[in-house]
Amino acid sequence: MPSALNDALPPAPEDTQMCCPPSKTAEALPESDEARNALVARLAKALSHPTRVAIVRQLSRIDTCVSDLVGELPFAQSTVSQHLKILKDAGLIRGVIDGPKVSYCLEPSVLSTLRALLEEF
Amino acid sequence: MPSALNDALPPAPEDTQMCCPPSKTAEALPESDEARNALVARLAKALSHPTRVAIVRQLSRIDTCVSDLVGELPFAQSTVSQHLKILKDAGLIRGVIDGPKVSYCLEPSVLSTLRALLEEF
DNA sequence: CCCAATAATCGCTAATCGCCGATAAACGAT
DNA sequence: ATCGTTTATCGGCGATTAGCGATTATTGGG
Repeated sequence: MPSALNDALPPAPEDTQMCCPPSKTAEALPESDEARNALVARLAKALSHPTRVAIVRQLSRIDTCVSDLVGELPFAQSTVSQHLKILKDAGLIRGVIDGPKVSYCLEPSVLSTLRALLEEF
Repeated sequence: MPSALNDALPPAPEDTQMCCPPSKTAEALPESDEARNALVARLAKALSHPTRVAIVRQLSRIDTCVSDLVGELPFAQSTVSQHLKILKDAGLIRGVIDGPKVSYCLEPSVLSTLRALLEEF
């Protein structure tokens, strides 16, 4: 299957505009173990499908709109949109309207939160 | 009849409570992005349920047998055993026969693998 | 205004998940 | 050998997930 998504080259900067204001650096972790467990589970669930991991990887290289993702993934537009919604609901990514398109980008602080939580094990 | 625990049974564990021989340090990461995505998804899926995260957290503190986990979790023994099987199949934990019980412990190298993969984003 | 393009949502089906009780298998001790 | 204890697996159930096509906003341009 032609998942050219994974073969994409690094940034290739262009004149692309940043979709995301830098946002606050790190969010406070929950206090209780139960809340931390629930947060780990929520984020891990969002990353529990290879297509969503591929999307996150792509967005870690460059902000991308839905139609471009559809062109690089072997799934229908509605399916890709659903995966994006799951990632967005989990807080891992953010979408910014850019003309008729929607540009998606990572939410790096949330990924950092997940990494910090995994450091506890 | 195939006791799946037999393949995790080293020669003579003796009377120590350490369930795990050191095991190899770090496994080689897959080459392709697709394989790495699949690995992230597989490990994240294992961690996508709060009960399984709670089990991992507990095992990060001390090796624990199933009956003790059942005593600390609000689920039936069969359910806890299922969660343990999922974690074991993902490679995150290991079970070692310890008398009539089975002592479970973390597989730290696999957790390190997951952390390393998340560093790519 | 209408049109083309883009993206989100709806409705459906097949597959998987999470839970349980019941049962089977493995082990130590009597 | 026969217990009692511990753990794994089986079967079934409701709920959830992942995929799709079709439909519905929404945007920008002619």
